[in-house]
Amino acid sequence: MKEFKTEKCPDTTACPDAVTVDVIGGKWKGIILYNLISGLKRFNGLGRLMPYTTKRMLTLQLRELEQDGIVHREIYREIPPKVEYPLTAFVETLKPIIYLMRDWGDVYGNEVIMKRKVSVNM
Amino acid sequence: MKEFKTEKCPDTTACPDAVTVDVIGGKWKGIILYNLISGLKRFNGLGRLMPYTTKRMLTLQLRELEQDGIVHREIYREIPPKVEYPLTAFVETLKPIIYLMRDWGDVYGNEVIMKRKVSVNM
DNA sequence: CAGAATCCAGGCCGATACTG
DNA sequence: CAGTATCGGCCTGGATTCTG
Repeated sequence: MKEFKTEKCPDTTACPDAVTVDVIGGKWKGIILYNLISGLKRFNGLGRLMPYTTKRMLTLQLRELEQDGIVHREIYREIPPKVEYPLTAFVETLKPIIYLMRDWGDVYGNEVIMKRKVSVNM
Repeated sequence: MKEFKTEKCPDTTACPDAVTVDVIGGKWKGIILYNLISGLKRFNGLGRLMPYTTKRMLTLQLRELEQDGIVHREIYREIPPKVEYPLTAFVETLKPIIYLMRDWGDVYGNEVIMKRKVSVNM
């Protein structure tokens, strides 16, 4: 059994799944990955697909994904500036998980949200 | 394409994977599920497996999992009290994801953590 | 266009103490 | 044993402004 210690998960047992959550579980990472998988985007194009996200958060989350080697930041030195965020080969290792999560959300997402609304009203 | 709006993800497009993150992506939920899958536990027994978690957080996270229908809270009216947290049938729908996440963490977790350490020192 | 910088409120979460 | 209650720090993340 491997052991991991991340900032958010210093427990020494049973952490591998927590590491994965840490990589794809950020506040906007799911949606970012979903949109980038559906096609190459640049910064503002991605932002337009996520109207509730601020540029600030988009930047922060993209930098984390970049740091983890999941997206690449391709800077074109032009005016006006142009920055694209192609996915790396590494993201292929995550796609099975992302797709399963998307499918699960499709099937059970509303059910979970309903359960939460019910217990709020009690 | 279904649309979801959760508290944490009010964007109306491409949210199903974010819903899933919301269900299993809490700070300690990965480890909790991992430990509960490996066998029925009671409250303090679970806590002993996660020495960095406080009872407070354990309670909060377990209650969320309970609300989402993933774990059941079985209270035995005894003295001293005894509370067990068996998994529900619903967790079976999540197991493929959890297992994939665990496997991914086993294989790539250290790699990601290394990448982060490197860029911290720059 | 693609950010960076700053400010600031809210809430997340740890520590501690208490309870049936 | 299995929690609850309370307090407080700090960090996340939103709003706004500024820049090359």
